[in-house]
Amino acid sequence: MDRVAVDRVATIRDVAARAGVSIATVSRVLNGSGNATPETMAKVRAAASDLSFRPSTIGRSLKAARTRTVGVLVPSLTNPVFAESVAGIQDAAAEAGYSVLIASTDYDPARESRAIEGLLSNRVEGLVLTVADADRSGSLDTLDEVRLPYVLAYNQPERAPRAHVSVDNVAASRAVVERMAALGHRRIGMIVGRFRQSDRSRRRHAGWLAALADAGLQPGPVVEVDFNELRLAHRLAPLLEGPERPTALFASNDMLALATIRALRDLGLRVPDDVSVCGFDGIEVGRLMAPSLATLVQPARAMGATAFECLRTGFSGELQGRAVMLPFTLRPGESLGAAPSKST
Amino acid sequence: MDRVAVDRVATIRDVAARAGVSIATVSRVLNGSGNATPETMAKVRAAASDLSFRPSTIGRSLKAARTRTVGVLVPSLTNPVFAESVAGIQDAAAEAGYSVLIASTDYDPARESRAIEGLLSNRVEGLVLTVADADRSGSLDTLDEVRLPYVLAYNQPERAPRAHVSVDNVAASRAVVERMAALGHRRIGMIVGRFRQSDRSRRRHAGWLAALADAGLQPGPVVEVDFNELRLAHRLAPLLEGPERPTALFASNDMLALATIRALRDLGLRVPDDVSVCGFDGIEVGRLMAPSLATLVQPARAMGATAFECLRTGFSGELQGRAVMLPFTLRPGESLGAAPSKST
DNA sequence: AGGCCGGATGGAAACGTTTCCATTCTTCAC
DNA sequence: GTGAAGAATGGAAACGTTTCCATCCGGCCT
Repeated sequence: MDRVAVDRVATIRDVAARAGVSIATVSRVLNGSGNATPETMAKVRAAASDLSFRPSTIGRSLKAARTRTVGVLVPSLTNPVFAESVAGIQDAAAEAGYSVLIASTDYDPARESRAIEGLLSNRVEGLVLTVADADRSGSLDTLDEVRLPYVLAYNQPERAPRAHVSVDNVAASRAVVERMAALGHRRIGMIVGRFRQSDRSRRRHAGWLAALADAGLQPGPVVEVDFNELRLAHRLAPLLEGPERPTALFASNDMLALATIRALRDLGLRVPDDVSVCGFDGIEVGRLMAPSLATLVQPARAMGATAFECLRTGFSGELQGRAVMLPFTLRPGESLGAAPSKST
Repeated sequence: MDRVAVDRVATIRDVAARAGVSIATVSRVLNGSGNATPETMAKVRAAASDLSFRPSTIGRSLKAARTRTVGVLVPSLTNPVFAESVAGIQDAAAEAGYSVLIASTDYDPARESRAIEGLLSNRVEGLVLTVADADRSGSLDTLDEVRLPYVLAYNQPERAPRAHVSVDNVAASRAVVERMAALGHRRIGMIVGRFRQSDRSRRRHAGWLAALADAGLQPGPVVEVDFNELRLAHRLAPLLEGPERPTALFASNDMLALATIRALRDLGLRVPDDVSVCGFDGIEVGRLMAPSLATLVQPARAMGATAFECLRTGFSGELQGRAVMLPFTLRPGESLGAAPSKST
């Protein structure tokens, strides 16, 4: 950043000098703490406004040991589901007078811990974050060590008692599978993001398995893919050959669902006539495409806002491990139709 | 945020005490400035690590009058094109050891100025931002007044000499129209975001007009819509009636293009057989949908990264008003095809 | 041997706030 | 008229760093 001769920003001392009072008085007037003569108040306010004085939060933070800043850590900003939850956090934070320091990791553990270090150095008061695996995460261990409040978003730890806001991924997955079964599908496959990189993937897969069992169905094929792998045709081709191919595919998130639909089309299959597809997340663009994407909707914006609110109201300090489950809904869409009648 | 009894974080004084040296020495060792005996260095490092000491950036900032923080202001995080540029900024910033403070405005001027105030109070060293209208913006005036370096992203001011990184919107628009004309389209309409809310809209519209004139074509209908208006059928219906309806529609951004395609389908028209559609931005999901979206691709990630780099290397201080134009490309897609032969 | 140089280290100031405490002044009750 | 209460205000410390300056020391040159 350039260090050109910028006229130094006004400090509280400048205001005090101009108003002819002490800095203590300026502080009191501007913060509305303590009393002051109407004339004094007027003088101070005038001086502050003349100099367009903006109290330095860094001076303030140093004294008060409170930064009014939260950190946000997401795997990726380009996945709409994260972008939207960040938007939710941002809204809630702005509302509450908090600033938001952001970092993204690109699913890279090294970047993740560097980012955490940075946020820690910046003395954020708390963190809203989404990690790969909430049950074993070096970053979360670090946060536990330093006792910094945090709330997970999307993550749903299985064992570790960590505060989080999410949907019930297992139940949500079941809802999808039940819907598919109700539509006559008997061979239901799943496209999942790498299990190692996502506890969500695992839970959603578990729900899929459980619902299939309940319905008396054999699990269809499972394809595990990388999160930024968007060309899936060659991965899907093998399992779509022959008469026994699945009639429905459940993708563990919407980006994968879109990629899946794309791949199916590339392979000459029609959606939903030949194969139905349902996603998970409820990203907005899903409504716009053709066929529109059937998906399990998580309230992403509310997820972010709620997570921030939890942080702010401090539940994560004493109430370690509390969880908030948000409601999900199944959004119908053209990509999910009845099973082809010819197949059995 | 809760104020539970968190064991106070270690300060440089704690480290100094544990290492049996002065705080000056600790600072020097940890920053690699000044000399020190190997033993001293070892002692200090050990103490720092034992206490997991993380220097407070706020103490540091106060002293150094440098925060190593940049602010980012975007209209919306949920528009992928902004999310991606933020990702670019974030990457470049992390690389350079900068933190990123984020704010979004939802196209609301009041929120915008509040956000700017907040960033100013946080003493960001500079700002990367996208505003509604770069030629008249209260927020930018404020920044000019306080002489805070900033670089606009996406904005392309027409008169005001403000530093910015963008594509040549007019030329880009022309490229789209020329392509449409080459495909035989003669009646080309445009769907634009509110002119008041976007200088991009205006420039792209201008390019469209100019290219049509050059091609000897009459301008088709123009529909101005709100940015978060995603149900467009009722807006588009009027201009699609009769034999004189446009055979191609150019949307001033990809979200609008998707909404347009959706609306056309809802109105019973096929894309591209009846009407072709081309967007502007190059968002990633466009490749995944069916039909895949033809669009004018801006290098969003590079836009963000470049803007940050400009800021960092300080060009915006002395070189007020410098502009960087990034290259654009036309990404073909199934949504843009040849004009229907029956129409003339 | 004495003076000097330079390396290692510590003391203290400064950055911009908030806030405790002390001081001055007004006002009111007796 | 005196004392006390309370309002208005200022002085100064504290927060966690960095960095200037001073001090101390050993060793080298002459």
